[in-house]
Amino acid sequence: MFHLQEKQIQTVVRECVRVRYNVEVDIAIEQPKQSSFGELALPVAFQLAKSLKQAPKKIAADLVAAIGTIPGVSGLEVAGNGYINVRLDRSTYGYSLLHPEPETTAGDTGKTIVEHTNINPNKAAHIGHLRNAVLGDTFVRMLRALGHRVEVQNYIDNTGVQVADVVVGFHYLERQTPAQVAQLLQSDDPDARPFDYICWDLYARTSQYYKDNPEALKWRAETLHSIEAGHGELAEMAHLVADAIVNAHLATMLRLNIQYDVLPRESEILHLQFWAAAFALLKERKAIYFENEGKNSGCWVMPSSAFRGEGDANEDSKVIVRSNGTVTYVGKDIAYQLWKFGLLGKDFHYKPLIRYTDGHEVWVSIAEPQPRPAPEFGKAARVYNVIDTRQSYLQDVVVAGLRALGFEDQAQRSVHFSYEMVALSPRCCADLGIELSVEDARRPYVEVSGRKGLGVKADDLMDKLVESALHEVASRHPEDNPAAQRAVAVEIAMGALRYFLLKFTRNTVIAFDFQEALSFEGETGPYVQYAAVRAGRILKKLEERGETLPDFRAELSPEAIGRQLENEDCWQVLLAASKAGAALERAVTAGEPAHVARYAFQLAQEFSNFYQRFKVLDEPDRGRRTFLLWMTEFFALQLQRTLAILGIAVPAYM
RNA sequence: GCGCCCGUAGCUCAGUUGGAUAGAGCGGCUGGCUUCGAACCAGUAGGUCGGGUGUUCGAAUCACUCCGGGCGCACCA
Repeated sequence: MFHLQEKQIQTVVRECVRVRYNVEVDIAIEQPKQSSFGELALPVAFQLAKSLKQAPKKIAADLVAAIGTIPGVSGLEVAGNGYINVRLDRSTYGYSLLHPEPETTAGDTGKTIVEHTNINPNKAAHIGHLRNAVLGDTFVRMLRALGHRVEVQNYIDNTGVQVADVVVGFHYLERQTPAQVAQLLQSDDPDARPFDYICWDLYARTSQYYKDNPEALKWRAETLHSIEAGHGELAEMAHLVADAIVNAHLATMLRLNIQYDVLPRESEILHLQFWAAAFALLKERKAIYFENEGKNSGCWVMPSSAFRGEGDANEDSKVIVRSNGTVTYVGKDIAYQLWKFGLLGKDFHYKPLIRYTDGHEVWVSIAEPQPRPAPEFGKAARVYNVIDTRQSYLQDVVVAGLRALGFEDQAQRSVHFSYEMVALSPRCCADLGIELSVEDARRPYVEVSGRKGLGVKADDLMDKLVESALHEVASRHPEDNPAAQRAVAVEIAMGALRYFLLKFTRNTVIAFDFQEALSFEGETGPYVQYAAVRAGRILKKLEERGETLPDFRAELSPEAIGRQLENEDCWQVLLAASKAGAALERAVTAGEPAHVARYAFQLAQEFSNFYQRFKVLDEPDRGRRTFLLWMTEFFALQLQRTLAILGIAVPAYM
């Protein structure tokens, strides 16, 4: 495929430069501005111009003469003021696509852990959480497509302040017993408000209550204490709430086809003394010290020099253990990060939590040994933490912790896979009936706030998308049965949502807008799905006409392929489709799922154009028709592959 | 105050890590359905890449600076 051809050309040119000029240089390969310039462009002459003190144009000309011929390349030409443009031999290239060599899989480089989602289990998920999960899940799919071994973790903070606040709401504000809350969970009433929605409201109410009655904060302290001690009504309620919300989140994410391998929970980090082990290590290696003076007196702190860059005037150390002896979030996160690399000398116990319909099981951490043996979790070679950019500072501290402990390698392989937040556009707030302060109304966007209950719930958005898609499907295919219509609508809706969240690069703030998110036209998931569906339709229609797919390998000779590929439009579609692997590699290197999404869109565009131009099934020339059918099949395969990486389904029809 | 991110067409965004005449989608205007179904295609208008200085063969991209916007900088998570 394309990247193999690229590599071959790089090798030949690098060798030629080495022999001729005695210089080692990385050969950059670009896409020419215009397709008429050829398929690849080498700016190598520019790179060499300075050291050789020669005009780029001359170097390029000399190189072209020196290189001679490269397998699979029909011509090299000097263009502009020193580009070397490469034209591929279309016949050879096309033929190699029809007879692909088996992919060589890279050797096992160890396990990669990707941690994502990580929603506080105290309320329904919102669109910000969706961005996290979709980015994380897509990155996982990208890595797996390249043959990496990946473990997906979703960290559950089931003992934190946020859960405590909902418990406070149930216990003190609503006067509910654990039994009553449990009953709420078992309600069979389909019209009942979902539990995670109830908690969403209650959390906002409790937060407001604190604001109006600051003395109520003692309830929170009391609840946290009870949770930590592990017994009493409040602790019972906390587990009830957290477990139920975790289930709700898993269900929400499953709608988007997002699955996990293991859910490490904060409760086990506490009970299994993970922190104690990490604390001992940090003290022993002098990564933290006991502060005797100043505002942090009585705390164990990490010196600012460990995680601040030079030139950062902020001298504040980071508190790891509070003066009352309790550990901060960062401390626990250091312990967790150590465990991920197998550096803690401790492990969780595990039990299976749920089994997805495809048979895959999610495991959850638990304090006591279990009868059923679990797969091996943790002990990774690389770790990606998918967390929004607002937590960069804390992530830096965690990595600094590893480094201070002497785990330099692991520190380098701890990647904060950061992304910008999803905010609400002013118009979106208006749609939701949210009143903004004069100050907020002037802003380009407004931050989502769980505390204020300000946000778009993930399930609401998905429901809206499904309804909208269903409306379209029903109007286009009124004859089909409702269940099938809905199944297609769901696939379209989820495709639209995933694409919408992926098309922005990671450090772009998404100002969420219903009109854009609900669009099924233009650069959207459904557009891409539509192209895949149309390709499939052609092949299916062929069968309906009583024909079978030709044996392409038997019928298409290199000469025949070369002849057909003289057509520029055909060549461009085939070329674009053959770049799926190259696009994926580039996207993984850049750590940018958006690149895969954009590639899928470009490919779909190429095909839509092709579809309009060539009536494949009506093509009278037999040889040409066979060729067009092959192109259709090849395109369909590559797009399916790419959509699978994006987690987007190809519907049966549209 | 310090640190990080952003500023590209009316709007929302890309821009392969410094390369050729800066690209998409939406919106605007023109055309195209006799079912491989138009959730589509073709065409068109629209740009001082926030401003300035510099680095070099070459800058939207790098450096410095100014302007404008966002987010961090807790004994909260």
